[in-house]
Amino acid sequence: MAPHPKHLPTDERRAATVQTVIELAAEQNPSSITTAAIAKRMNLTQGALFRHFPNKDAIWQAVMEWVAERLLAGTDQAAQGMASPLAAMEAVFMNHIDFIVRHPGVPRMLFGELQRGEDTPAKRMVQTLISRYGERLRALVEKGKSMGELTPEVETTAAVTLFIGTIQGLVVQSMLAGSIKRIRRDAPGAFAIYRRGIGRVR
Amino acid sequence: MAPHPKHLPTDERRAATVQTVIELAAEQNPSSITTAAIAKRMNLTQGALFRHFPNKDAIWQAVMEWVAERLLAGTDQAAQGMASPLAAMEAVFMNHIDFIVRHPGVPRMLFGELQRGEDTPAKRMVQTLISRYGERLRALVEKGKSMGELTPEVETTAAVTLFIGTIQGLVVQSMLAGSIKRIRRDAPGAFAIYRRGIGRVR
DNA sequence: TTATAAAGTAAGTAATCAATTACTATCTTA
DNA sequence: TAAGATAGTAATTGATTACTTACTTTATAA
Repeated sequence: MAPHPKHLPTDERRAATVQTVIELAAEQNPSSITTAAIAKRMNLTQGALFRHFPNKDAIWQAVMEWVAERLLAGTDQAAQGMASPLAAMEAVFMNHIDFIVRHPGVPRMLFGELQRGEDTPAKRMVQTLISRYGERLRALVEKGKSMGELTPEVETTAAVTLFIGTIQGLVVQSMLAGSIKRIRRDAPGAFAIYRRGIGRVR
Repeated sequence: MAPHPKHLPTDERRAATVQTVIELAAEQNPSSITTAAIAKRMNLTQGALFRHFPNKDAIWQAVMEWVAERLLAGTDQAAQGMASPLAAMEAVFMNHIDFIVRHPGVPRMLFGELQRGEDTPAKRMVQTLISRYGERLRALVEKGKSMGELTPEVETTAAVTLFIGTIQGLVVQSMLAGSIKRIRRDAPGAFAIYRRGIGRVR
C-alpha cells in the first residue's frame, strides 16, 4: 500500500476505480460496496472519488460499461473463426466462464443491478449488454438450425434463455460451494447437456 | 387500509410480516426493503416490528423458513404419484415455475441472500433449502438413469445444476422483460431442451 | 520559474435506517 | 372487574453513507 498517492489524470483514476470496484465485488456483496471502501482500497480519501465521478451511480455505470465492452469483445473474438455455429457457441460459453472465473464479482453485480427498481443508467447498461449478448446467441442458434447442426424443434428464444441460464446455474452452484474454481470443473458437463438438448445428431 | 390496527398475537403478526415482506419483494429490490416500509404496509409503526422479532435479520430468517417449507412441500407433492422420474422432474419444474409466478420476489430474495458476505441465519437457511432441493433432484436423476429413462452419459451433478439454471435463466429473462407472466409462456420450451439434453430416447 | 488548473485532503452535512425507550391501548384471566 | 401481560405508538438515538466545502498539494506549460 502506497502511503502517499500520486496525482493521477482523471482518465487513469476512473479506470483504476472501475478495476477496484470489480475487485471488491469479488469479495463482498456488490450492493454493499461503499464509496469509502473503494477509496480505502485505492489509498485515497472518500471525497477524492467525486473529483472524477459526479455521483456513485456514475461509478457503477462506468463499471458496467467496462464489463459490457470486455465481455462482448471476448464473445466476438471467441466466436470468430469457428468452423460451425455449435462450435462457436461452445467457445462463447467457455469464454464467458473464463471471464467469470477471472472476475467473480461480475455476475453478482449484473444480477444485483437488474433487481433495482429505479431506472438508473447502470441498470440500462446491463439491459443493453444482455440484449446484445442475446442477439449474438440468437444469430448463432438460427444459423445452426439452418445448417442442420441444431434441431429445428427448439425455439430460438428458449435456446438463448437456457444458454444464459446454464451459466447462471453454474454461478449459483459456485456461490453455494463458496469456490469459484469449481465453476471451471463443472462447466463442461453442464454444456454437454445443453448441447445434447439443442443438437441434431445423436 | 385499516386506520386503527388491532392487537394481534405474536404468531399471527409474525406470519403477517412474512407475507408482507414477500409482497414487497415482488415490487422492489429485496435488499432495499426497510423495516419502515414493512411496517407501513402493515399499518403499523416501525418500532412495533421489534416486539415480534429481535432484529431485522430474524425477519429475513422467518421469510426464508416460510419459503423453504412451502417450496419443498410443493416439490414433494408434485413429484409424488408421477409415473416416471422424468415426469416427476417436469412436475417439480412446473411447480417451481408456478411458485415463482405467485411469488415473484422470492428468487430475487434467495439470490440476494446468497450474495451476502456475512454468515447470517437467513443465508444458512437458503443454503440448506437449495441443498435439500438438490438432494431431491439428484435422487430423481439417479433413478431416471437406473431405469433407463435418462442417458447414463450425463453427470448427475451437472443435470441438477442445469435444472436450477434453467429456472434461473427464465427468471433473468422475465426480469429483463419486466413481466412475470412471460416466464409461464417460456418455461415449457426451456424445459423441452433440458429434457432432450438428459433424456435417452430420441 | 511561476501561475494556474487539476487532483487530493480533512472535516463537515443531511438523510436514512435499525434499534431503543418511555409511555399507552388492548387483551386475558383470576 | 381489576391486574398483569402483551402489543401498540411516538419520539429519539447512534451508526452509516453519499455528497459538499474550504483548503492544500502536485503537475503542467507560458
